[in-house]
Amino acid sequence: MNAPFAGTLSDEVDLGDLAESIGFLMRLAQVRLFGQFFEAFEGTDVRPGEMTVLWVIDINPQVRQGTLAATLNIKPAHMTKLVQRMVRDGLVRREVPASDRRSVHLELTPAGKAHLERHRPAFLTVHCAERVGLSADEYATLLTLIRKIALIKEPAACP
Amino acid sequence: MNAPFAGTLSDEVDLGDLAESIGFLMRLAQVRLFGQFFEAFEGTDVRPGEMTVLWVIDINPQVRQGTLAATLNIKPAHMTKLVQRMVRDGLVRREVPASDRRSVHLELTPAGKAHLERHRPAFLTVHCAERVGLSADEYATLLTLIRKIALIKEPAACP
DNA sequence: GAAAAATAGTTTCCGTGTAAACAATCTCGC
DNA sequence: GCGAGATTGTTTACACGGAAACTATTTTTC
Repeated sequence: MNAPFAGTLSDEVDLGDLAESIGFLMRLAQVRLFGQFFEAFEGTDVRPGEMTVLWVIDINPQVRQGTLAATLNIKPAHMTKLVQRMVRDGLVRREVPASDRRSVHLELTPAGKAHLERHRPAFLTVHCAERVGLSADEYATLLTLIRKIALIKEPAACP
Repeated sequence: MNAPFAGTLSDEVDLGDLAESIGFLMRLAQVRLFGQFFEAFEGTDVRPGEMTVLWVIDINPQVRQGTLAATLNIKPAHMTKLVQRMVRDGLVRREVPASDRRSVHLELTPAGKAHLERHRPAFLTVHCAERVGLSADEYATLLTLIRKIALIKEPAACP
């Protein structure tokens, strides 16, 4: 399957201050976590974005589509496609409330709930501490710090 | 410019254990850092991937294109396009060595060096501690932890 | 030394995500 | 009421990045 592969590149490359750049390291780390995700869910049709959407709809039934998009930092245009596919696959039900016929409320179908439950354990353990190469303490610290960057509102400027 | 905007979504959404998921938080954090980057370089044609490539070629003249791709975790197909554009823009020079006419070595043109120098200060300060909302200590810790995830080789499995 | 295998890059095609323009609905001032 | 403007979601047209197939070269094997 993965016969020759490019592991034979023994050329050394100096990254300089790039190895101090949060932006660069964050991209690399994310590429790696994505790789682990797809490796863990190989063979299934589970995608990271879809799982998070199902997850949040499950906890917040009747959530509005736009609210969901804003919360997960998914653009509305993309959310439309995500939801269309999940509706087509029978995982999600759309409902237009009479109170505001512009909006769309979302909820899981029984199949959607089943899908979520089936993959929940794997979803929670894909990125455990061992797998990313950190100790339990380091993992907890990292979680706290990244959460600050990910969830806090408005930052300052630098001179 | 940013007239109405969607800041009026006062609906609360519960993320549940998603707020404990490194994969999810990492994606959110990266989206935010990207946003800061494009905000800082608004009006210019500077792109994150391009800057890192120029940066590394500058430190490692004559680096092979494939080695560069492997180091930066950019797929060869994409690296081809990146390099083609940078060559078209006069920032990079390609050179096929006689010793191995399959490979391509890269180096910066004077214009490429100038471009890099012009944007280097901004590139280094886009993601400073203040701007991501962390203290200097937190920032240093985060850097160390992310570097482990980003640069270490092979991880273990989880039960 | 010619055939077979490996390696380096490129091209083609596709999936994901975005911005911009659009359609539908609601709200508010009069 | 009713018309201007705001809000919600969709459509369209495009940029970014990747997988697979392809070309050109080098290395290996006999």
